[in-house]
Amino acid sequence: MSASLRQVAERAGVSIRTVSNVVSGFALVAPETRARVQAAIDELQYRPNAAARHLRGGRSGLVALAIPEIASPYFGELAGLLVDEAQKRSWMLLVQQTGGDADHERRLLDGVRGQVVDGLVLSPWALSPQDLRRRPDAVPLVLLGEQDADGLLDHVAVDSVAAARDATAHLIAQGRTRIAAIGPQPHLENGTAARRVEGYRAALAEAGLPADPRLEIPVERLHREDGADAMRRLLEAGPEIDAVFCFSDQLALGAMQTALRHGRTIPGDLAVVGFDDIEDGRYATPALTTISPDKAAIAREAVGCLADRLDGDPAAPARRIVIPHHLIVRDSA
Amino acid sequence: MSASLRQVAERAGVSIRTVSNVVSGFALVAPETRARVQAAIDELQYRPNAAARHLRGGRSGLVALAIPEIASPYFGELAGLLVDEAQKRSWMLLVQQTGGDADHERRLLDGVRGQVVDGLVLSPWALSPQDLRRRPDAVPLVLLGEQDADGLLDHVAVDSVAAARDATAHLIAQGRTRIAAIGPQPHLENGTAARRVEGYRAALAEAGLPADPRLEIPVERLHREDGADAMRRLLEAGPEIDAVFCFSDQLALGAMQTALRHGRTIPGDLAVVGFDDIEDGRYATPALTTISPDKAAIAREAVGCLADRLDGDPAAPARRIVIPHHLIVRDSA
DNA sequence: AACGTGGCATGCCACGTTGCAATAGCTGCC
DNA sequence: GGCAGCTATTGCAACGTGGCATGCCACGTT
Repeated sequence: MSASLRQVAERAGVSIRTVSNVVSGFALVAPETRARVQAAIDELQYRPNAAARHLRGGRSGLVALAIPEIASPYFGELAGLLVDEAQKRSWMLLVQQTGGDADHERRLLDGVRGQVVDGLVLSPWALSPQDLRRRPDAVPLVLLGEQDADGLLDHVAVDSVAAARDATAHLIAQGRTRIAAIGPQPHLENGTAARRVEGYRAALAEAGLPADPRLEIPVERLHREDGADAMRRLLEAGPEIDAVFCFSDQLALGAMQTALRHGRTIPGDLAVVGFDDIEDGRYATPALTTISPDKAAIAREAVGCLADRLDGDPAAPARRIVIPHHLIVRDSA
Repeated sequence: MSASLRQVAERAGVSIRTVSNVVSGFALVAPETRARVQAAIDELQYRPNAAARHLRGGRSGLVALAIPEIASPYFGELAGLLVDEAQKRSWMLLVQQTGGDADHERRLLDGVRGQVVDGLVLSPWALSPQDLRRRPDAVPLVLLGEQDADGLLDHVAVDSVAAARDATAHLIAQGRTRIAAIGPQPHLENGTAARRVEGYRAALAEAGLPADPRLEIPVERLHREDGADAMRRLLEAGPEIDAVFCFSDQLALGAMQTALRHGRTIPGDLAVVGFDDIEDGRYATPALTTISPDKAAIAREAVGCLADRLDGDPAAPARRIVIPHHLIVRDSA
């Protein structure tokens, strides 16, 4: 067991309170006393006890990140940025995986086990807007992704409609006319996929291209495997295509592999655009053209939101923070 | 603020202690009392206070994972498995990034800030064996990767010498004779890269092939970028090669992109084998042949080690756990 | 009737910290 | 000389929980 304030106090011949004052940097401590206390602290290798501070002060110094899965490159990259951003504010990051399970997400909303954390960054997957709204007052919460909870919960996200429109418009500008979309998720309440469909259709409409439902390929999840599978279905079903917009880079990478194996050339026969700008895409062959959300900004704003609620007004009106994005043109389209 | 034992006790008309007994599942509580207490718990939505339990019991229910960077696919996949494994034992996982910085790693060794965690899983990068040995008694620690701290600290790792030999031997079996190695890190104390060099050379020697120092390409880090850069140097320096063994899949993916851009075909002109079996490699084009460490086993054993020290003998002799690996042959070699 | 036993419930304390209020010592000023 | 005003230090209480010891009661045994 590590040394406590009491032991340091005995060693330095002062009261516990004075040691506490030295540790917390309180000004009214005589330089000579401070030095003596500091010496005792160093000798005993005193370190403040986090549990006691947490109990006394109500702050644990922990923030939870709840995402479907950390192994996903997009979430991995985001988690890295969040860890750094949290560290800037002397927080540590706890990772929770929901596996995209609604019950699991609901439980997290109700409060990470025993209020261990000071705040929660949640990337919901399966939760409905009602679920999000019906929430007991617990720790501050920030949602990642666009959610239909405006006015009630803070959230941080790119404008998916605009981003999807940009991606599709780029394909159109390259002269593509038979553009598929891989990634709709009609089985989920989560609105992100729906918004990307909306942007995709809007771009087609703006260019006067017809919307063909056979070109909208739904997926169960957003893994490479799902992208590969979707491309297989698309190629086997037979509608002619010359481009595909995938709702995530992982879907795009899976789709590209399948297309290449089926003998299509990229971008010759088929142009591909992804979404997320994960590092994989940058080093894929061909390198993946993609929508790049400003992930550092997402991390910064999400942590900033929590900080504002913790240090500022916890009941301030909910904010909807829109993160900039831009199209990165590489080899695939 | 959430309800406390005291409030539940008042509500149920019993003592705090009795509520505590109900919560902790202590047997000697009359069924009728238990029911009344349970009702009060439900009404008040009582949840045990983690801070108080931590202070009282000395256990936080948290385990830290300290790795160079979570955004790295290998560590991302591993972190996901560790989160799950920790959850099985009702632990939550805290992620710390060292950025491969020796000072940062040292500080973590000295104890994650204020003993917030019950255990630490550390994947050292820059620490020397001396650093690892000189460590005050703190929370239980498990090292990932082969470290020269045998007998003093638990560690969990694949047999890198054997794995590198397997990879190289596979290339030789394919008829390759000019086999480069991308990944040595002579500037680091960390012994993993050195062991992979050793296995690589051993396989060459066993096949009677000469070891050519010009074919061993050192890298600063293990990113795709470093692999791409290494391949560039290799191709520009001119030694003839027909295969390359990369010490990580990320290096391999970067190297493959560069080789393809330089007009080499894979596996025709150049066979490539990686190490780690990250999902990227599976969906790369060509799909990457690689050494696959049993990551689930790493996670299981690492968490198991911590559990054994926490629930068993903290002073038991250090264990060296060797994780199985196998070669997965795909398209690249 | 006294005693022992076992089931059930309770009170006290300590874990290490910090907010609050109070105290002790000192200086300077009328 | 006394008092205000300041600096430096201290004691007490409380955060919510669980270990320990003990109290209380009913019932069965001697």
